[in-house]
Amino acid sequence: MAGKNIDKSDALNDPDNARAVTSYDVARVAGVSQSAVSRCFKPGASVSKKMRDKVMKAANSLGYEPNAIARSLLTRRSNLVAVIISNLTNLYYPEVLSQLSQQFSDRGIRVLLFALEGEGKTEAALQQIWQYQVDGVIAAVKLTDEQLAEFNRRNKPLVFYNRFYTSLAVNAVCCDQAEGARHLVNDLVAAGHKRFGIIGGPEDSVVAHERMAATMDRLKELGIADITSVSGDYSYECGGAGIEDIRLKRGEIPEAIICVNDLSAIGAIDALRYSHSKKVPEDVSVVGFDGVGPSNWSSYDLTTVRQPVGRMTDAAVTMLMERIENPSLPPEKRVFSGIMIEGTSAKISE
Amino acid sequence: MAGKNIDKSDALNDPDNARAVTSYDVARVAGVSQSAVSRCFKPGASVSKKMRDKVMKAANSLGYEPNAIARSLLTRRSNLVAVIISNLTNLYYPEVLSQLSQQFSDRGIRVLLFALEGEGKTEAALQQIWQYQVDGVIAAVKLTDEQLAEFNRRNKPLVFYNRFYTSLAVNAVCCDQAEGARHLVNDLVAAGHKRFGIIGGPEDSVVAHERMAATMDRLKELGIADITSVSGDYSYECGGAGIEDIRLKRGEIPEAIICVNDLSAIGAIDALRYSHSKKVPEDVSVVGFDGVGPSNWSSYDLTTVRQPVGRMTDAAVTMLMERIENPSLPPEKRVFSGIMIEGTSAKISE
DNA sequence: TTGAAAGCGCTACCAG
DNA sequence: CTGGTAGCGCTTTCAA
Repeated sequence: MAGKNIDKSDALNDPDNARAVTSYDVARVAGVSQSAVSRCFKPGASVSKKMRDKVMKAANSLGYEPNAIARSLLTRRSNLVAVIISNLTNLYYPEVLSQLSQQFSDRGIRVLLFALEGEGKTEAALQQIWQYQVDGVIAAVKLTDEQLAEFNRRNKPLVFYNRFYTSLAVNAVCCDQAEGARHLVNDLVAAGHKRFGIIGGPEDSVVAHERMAATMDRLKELGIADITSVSGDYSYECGGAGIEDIRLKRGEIPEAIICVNDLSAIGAIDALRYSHSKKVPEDVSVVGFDGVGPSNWSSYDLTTVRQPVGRMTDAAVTMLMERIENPSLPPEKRVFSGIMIEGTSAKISE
Repeated sequence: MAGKNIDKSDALNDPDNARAVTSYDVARVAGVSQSAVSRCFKPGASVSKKMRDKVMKAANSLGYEPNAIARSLLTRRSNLVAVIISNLTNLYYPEVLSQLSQQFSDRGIRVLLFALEGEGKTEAALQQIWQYQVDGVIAAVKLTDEQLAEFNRRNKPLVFYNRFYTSLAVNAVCCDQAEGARHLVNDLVAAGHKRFGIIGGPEDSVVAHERMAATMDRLKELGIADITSVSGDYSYECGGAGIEDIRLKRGEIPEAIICVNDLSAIGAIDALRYSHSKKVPEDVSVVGFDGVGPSNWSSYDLTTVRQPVGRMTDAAVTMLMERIENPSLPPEKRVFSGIMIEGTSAKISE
């Protein structure tokens, strides 16, 4: 048996099976040293033009691409970052992910995606992350103190996306949830609304809590006491369910509904129109939060607060890259204001 | 002030900072050889219980995780696959990506994401892919013959998602676009519709072409000649623009509009209702394609063909994994039928 | 069952 | 500017 490569059971008719071309192969063909080949692929190395031409010719003829895996073993830089995101079906996150991916790609960084079903699977994702030697992590999920400590122990740069830990020194990029919520409340109250319903978000979402709390606080500040709040989960369905819950709780539907995100606001509008025969905004004003694509579809034209996703992802990417270049940079939080979108789903004072 | 590191509490006495713990560190602490440590982390290796306990204890105390990068250098298996997707903001792809990610994750495989803006950036993505030694690739974008040849040369398993190359022997998982389109046309014609408008998709989308072609063919087979088709780009906006184009082309709006995807169908419905004062489906029937989330929102309740995304991604993942285990498996195509969703956006014969 | 030793493909540091 | 030489952290023979 030609002992050399029995590794792959079916390599039978494929002797040079899958063995990728290495810098040695290129060196041999080009008649130079292997280190010379390596240098030619390192930007800004000192190589003579003649050498470079020879090597590149050989490399192209062989279809050589440097093995990034092997490289990262020495350089301690994998040029890989992990992005942890909790639910991609959320309408909001695809845009975030798309932008992150693009911006990392522009900087020559690859994205290892961890799309978690629930925030429960975070621990497993983190274990993978440690094993894959990523240079840094963007987390759009909550982490436990222990998990956070692990990041510090391992000295692994981390930037939170829309997870704000008031009490902790971590890097984060957020949209100012409270400010946006206050703005929405101001407008609604200025329009003369007095009776409010609020549809909340998932128990484990910090963002949902912030929006909810700020909404409540501001309403109270403005002297509004008639508030019915129910829970939700960010989904379209929970919007309709929320309306029903509110109606059951108080026996009628209040004149203003605040939802902690656009998707549930859209669900609420549809339920009001199609299940409760209410007109929006004539009978009921509805506002959302996020500014996702469907929020400005003609059927909804939602009054909402848009998160400046592009600027936020840009900030997150920049911040992470800075931390990767220089791990001793002190933690920083960047908070962006939302952009008030005056749609027609809510009455406004004229 | 101890200027250096206020950030990392424990990096203080750690000048060579961030050097991860290796199997050698574990070996030293456990008082065993490095190879023993390696074996303990290899499932199904022959290690005595005593040894395993010792090693695991040391590993845990040090927070050791094997370096997957180093491992893959020897094993020639990175447990990394690349997923190339063209536009994530498409409503349809987030679901696909989410499922793929989950299913790969369940099999212990990590996903390297390439979210392309346009299909133009494919070449750059491929170069990265070669460098990162992924075990396989799922492509939801079109590849040139040359790029395809490159996959063969490199012996890199590839599965297309919804890109069907009739003439080529490649692995692919698709939804039967033509069948779905014919089904929709049948229903529309059975309901008595005679005048049709069609809003197409992006020039470079094979799927859009297939749907369009099948729609046209079937209409003609059924003796319908009154067809106005315009171009689109899968977006919400192009739905409205398409309606306007059709109106301009023929001077009126036909009684049935077929859109090559849900999003443009939704845009068309909104335009019909809010810009043209038409009732859907009373005045105009509209159908879409995909079965994305918003298609069953009460405002639209679209008649459409849903792609069985879960089954398709499952098939794609399985197919890719099989090819990775055994690269000599012959190419295979799996074509799934779409599921007809009878919404209320189109009149149907009773 | 265990340990020693030989690399995987590359970069980085030397001499020349 | 170029070529040799040492590893990065791991898996995998091969002997013991």
